[in-house]
Order: sequence, then C-alpha cells, then structure tokens
Amino acid sequence: MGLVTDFELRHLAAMAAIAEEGSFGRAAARLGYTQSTVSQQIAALERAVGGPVFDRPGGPKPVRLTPLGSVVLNHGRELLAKAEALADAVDRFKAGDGRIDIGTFQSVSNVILPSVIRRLRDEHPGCDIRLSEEEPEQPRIGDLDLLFYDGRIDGDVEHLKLLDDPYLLVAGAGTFPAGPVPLEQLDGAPMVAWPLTCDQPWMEQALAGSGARPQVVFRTAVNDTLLSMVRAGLGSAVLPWLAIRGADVSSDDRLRVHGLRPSLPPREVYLHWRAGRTHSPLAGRAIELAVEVAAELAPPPASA
Amino acid sequence: MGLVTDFELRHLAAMAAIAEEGSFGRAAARLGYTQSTVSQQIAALERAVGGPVFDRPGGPKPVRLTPLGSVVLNHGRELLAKAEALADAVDRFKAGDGRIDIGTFQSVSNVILPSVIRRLRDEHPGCDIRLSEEEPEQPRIGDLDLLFYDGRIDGDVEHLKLLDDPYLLVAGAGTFPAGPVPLEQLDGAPMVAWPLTCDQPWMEQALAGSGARPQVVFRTAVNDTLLSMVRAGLGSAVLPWLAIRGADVSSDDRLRVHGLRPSLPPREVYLHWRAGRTHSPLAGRAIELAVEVAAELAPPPASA
DNA sequence: GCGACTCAATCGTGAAAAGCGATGGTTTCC
DNA sequence: GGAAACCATCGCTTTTCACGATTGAGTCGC
Repeated sequence: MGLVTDFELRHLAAMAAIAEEGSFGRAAARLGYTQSTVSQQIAALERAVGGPVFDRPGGPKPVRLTPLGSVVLNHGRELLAKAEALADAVDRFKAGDGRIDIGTFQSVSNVILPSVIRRLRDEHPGCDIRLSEEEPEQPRIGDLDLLFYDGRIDGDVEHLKLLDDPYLLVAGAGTFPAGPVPLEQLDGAPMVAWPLTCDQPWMEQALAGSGARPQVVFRTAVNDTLLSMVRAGLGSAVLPWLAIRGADVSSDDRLRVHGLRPSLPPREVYLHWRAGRTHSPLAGRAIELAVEVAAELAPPPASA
Repeated sequence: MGLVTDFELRHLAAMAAIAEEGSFGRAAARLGYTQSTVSQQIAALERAVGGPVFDRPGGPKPVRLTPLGSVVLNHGRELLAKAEALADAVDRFKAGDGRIDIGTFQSVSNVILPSVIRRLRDEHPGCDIRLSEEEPEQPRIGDLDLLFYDGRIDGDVEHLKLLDDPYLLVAGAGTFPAGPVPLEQLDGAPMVAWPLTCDQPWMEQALAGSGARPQVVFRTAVNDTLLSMVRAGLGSAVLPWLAIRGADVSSDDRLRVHGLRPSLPPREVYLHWRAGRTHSPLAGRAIELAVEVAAELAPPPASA
C-alpha cells in the first residue's frame, strides 16, 4: 500500500513526454523544465519502480522504453488521463456544471421551481438537477443540497424565508359575495382540504381559534383535485396563495377567490440547507434564483 | 495541462482516508503521518483544486465532504485504484509475469522452444508468451524481445550461439550402406530440400564446393513433408540434425540417418536480441533456459 | 454555566527534495 | 578528428515536507 504514493504524477507526465519526443531535452522544453530536472525526475521514477524505464543509447539516437517502461507507461497514461478527468471535473464543477439535489413540495414545485430551474439550466446547460417531492412526516435534509419547506426544520439547518404565503378562500362562484369573507361564515360550512400533514393542522387550529369550525368533507393532497371539488360544489377550500396560483383559477368562471377577515397568519415558505455546509456554486446560485423568483411573485395580495 | 500535476496522489490518499475515518487525526494515524501533516496535505489539495473539500464542524463531529470534495474524491478513488494497479503491474512484471515476444523458426519451434516454454510457464504461470514464426527474407528483430535464427543478423543486435547443428543425410533404408556417406556419392543424386531461403543456398554451395551437385526434385519448407517424400523414395535429404530430431526418424524402419564425409560446416543456431536493450526478467530467464535446453540436447552426433 | 475533552489549524524548525545552471562523458555524424 | 546531440552528475538555492507543540473552536457532561 505504501508503494502507491511512491511515484508522482509529475514523473509519469515527464515519462510520457519523453516517450513521445524521444528525448529528455525536448520533453523538458515541452514541459517547461530543464533537461537536468527531467533527468532527475526519471531517476526518481526508476528508483520508485525499481528499474530503468528507458534505454539511453547515447548520442542523437532516441531513447527507447524498456519492457518495464512499457508496463509503467501503459498504466501511467491511464493515470494521467484520470488525473486530467479530475481536473476537468473540478473546472466544470466550479463553472457550475455540477449536480444539485433539491427537496420540494407541491406548491413550490408548481410555482417557484419551474422558473428557478429554467434560469439555472439556461446559465449552466450541463448541470444535473434532481428533485424529490417526498414529504414524510418529518422532512429531513438528508443528502439534499436544498430543501423547500413550509415551516422550520429541526437539526443543523440554516434557513431563509422566501415569502409569506397568505391563506385565501376558494369557493364556487356565487357562494359568497365578492370581497373578503368573515371567518365566522365558515363555521360549519362544507370544505375540502389537505390531509393533516405539514402545516394543515396548524392552519385548521387557527381557523377554529377564530370561531370557524368548518366541516371537512374531503381531503386530498392534490391541489387540482381539491379545486375540481370546489368547482363541483362539494365545498370551499382555504388554501395558500401559492397553491391557488399554481392552477389557473383566475380564468375559471366557476371559482372565486376571497380574502379572509381577519386574515389568517400566512404560511411561511422557507428554503433550508444543512448548516455549516459549503455550497456548490450551483446551490449558491439556486438560492439566489429562488429568492429572486419569490420576490417577483410578491406582493401576494392581502385580499381579493 | 498544468493543472494535472498540481495535486498529488499522496493528497488524494489522505483525503480518502479522512473520508473513511471521519477525522483528520485518525486518518493520520492510519497513514502513519501526524495530524498536522495531514492537515497541511489537505490544505495543499484545497489550494490545488481551488476550494475546500471538507467541512470541519469543529469538535468531535466528523468532518464531511463538501460538494466539491465529492467530485474530487470520486475521481480521486479511481486515480488511486489506477495507481495501485500500476504498482501491482510493476510487481508482477518484476516477478516475471510479463509479456515476452519471441521470433523463431521451424527447427527451434519443434525441438528447443517447447522445453523452454514449458519451464518458463512452470516458473511464471501468469506470463504471456507470444511466438511468431514469420521468416521473411530479412529476419528483423522488430519489437521482438528474443529471436532465434540460424545465422547472424544485421543491425544493433546482440547474439549468443546456442549450438552447432550439423548437417546429416536422411535417405530411404537401403539407399546407402550404414555409416557416413562420402559427399561425391550425392553428385547427381535425387534430393528433396528446403526452399532457397535462410541458410539453404549457402549449404548447397558448400555441397557443390565438395563436388556434390545433387538434383533437387522437390522443395518445401515443411520438414514432415520432406521426410515423407524421402520415405516414398523420391530422394534423399540433407538436413540439420535439429530438423531431423523433430520428427521421429529413429523409430522409422524406412529411414536411415547418415553422417557426411567430409562433414559440412554445421548450421549455427543463434539467439538474438536488440543491442543495449534492457531485458525483462522474463526475457532474461528465457535466455538462460534456452542455453540450458540447448546444452541438454548436445552433443549432437558428429556422425551416425 | 463551566470545565474536560476532542479536534483541526497554525507556528517554528530541521530535513528532504525539486529545480536550476554548469560540467563531464558518450555516441553519432561529417 | 572535431562538432553536435544527448544524458548524467555536481553544487547550489529555494521550496516543500513532516514533525512537535501550541492555539482556538466546538461539544458533552455535570
């Protein structure tokens, strides 16, 4: 195992150059070294492998590989190729062509991420972006570079608030008069809603705290299905602005979006990453873009 | 291109050890270095790649790869594997498990080489022996490690005489009385012989010089065919002892082997190799074995 | 909170080596 | 025989390597 580090890439590079040029001196010139330096590098290499790698005929005859030299050089070229691949990979990484793993959830996937990803791919066509929308009970950073989540996360995590996402009421056209809807009118009203994960229990508690205990007649995590149910007259829905914006509600005659009075505390959308972790250039840029896109979305209407 | 030699295998080895151990200090212990040394190695590596490869949380927490570090280490492991492969290949080479290219010709292929190769393979089961029996007008060393040839070779070649190979007469039983055959009895006699390559013209000139101008009725390079023709009564053959020994002539009632009077100058079998060329251990051993085998064959009978 | 502990970075030092220029010894070609 | 091309070697300077001791940052247990 100790043998592995006995030769150095520099020596192999010198050897390859000599093999191509046929001369220590020309190889030295090509590499920007002195002839004596190259000579010593080969001497060191020969010490490391335990035998001569070149036959030196003397005079103007070109040097020739020994059998041992052939063995060394054949492997050496592969090594140098790998080394160059490493250097290339580092360069590409620093140019932003790396891999990035992003955790997300429905609303962000629909509204914010598409713009972020489009811009990221425009800037870095070679990058490898991976999304995962698994949202277990306990959202974990795991090996993700970035995680969008509507709330704080425990653990060693840094965070950044992207936007306040106010809760709005979506109802069938004609269910309520235009304008903000007083919360007490929702008491006992039929509603469709998300499952009791994420912020949902907290939101329903907030509703209840204002005296509104609606009757939830259907739960699903799929926003489009919820809105279809509202369209079908099954009930209304209290949803964050982002979730509504994702579907094309404004162009639908059968739906109306109302503010709430008093308004509920907004859902807060955060972007998280592992604390103390050095960002890849790609991740750093993704954060900037996410902030940018979130700002372009704002200001979310306080009421409608 | 300059970037390639900016990092060193030693640094990558340190990095890999750290990644596995989770700590600079333990990695240092494993590698036989001091913690401070490893720390500086990583610092050098980070200078070379232009960014940190580990996040150091501080305290007893294990260090973690940065995204850049993952890129470097993924390639680095391949590099280390290649380096180890190189070291292995060198070791195997020095142990004799290399490749050897040998040029040969019929008589040697039949009589000497089988023993040489058998012993070589016994000693070095992993070795890669390649034979080529092409015998152009001008036998060239080319990229061969060793070349058997019945004569001298021009060029930068060292040589070693393996044995004197006397010419003998093979005739059908009863063609000549037992014992050496006077050369003049061959004058005008029907004969089968090799084509006029190699030493053949020289040998026939030697015959002619002694007053024997036989009538060559058939030429082929294949010894067995020649002997079949002799058996069939087409004529006799003057062949070197090695060529006769290759076939099982002594156990054949229809053939007789005679000496010649006066005897012709023997064919000389040489082993050649490129001058000034460092031998592989395998080639060196092959030379020794060839000498050994040739000596075991001797003394070739001056007459029969 | 407050030490005790673990860990990496840093500093100073001595040894090793990398690289350079100059010189010397060989071989080939004219 | 002399010039030219070539590699090895020597003395020298500068850089790097590796070490031990110390410092500073962070965690855990009480």
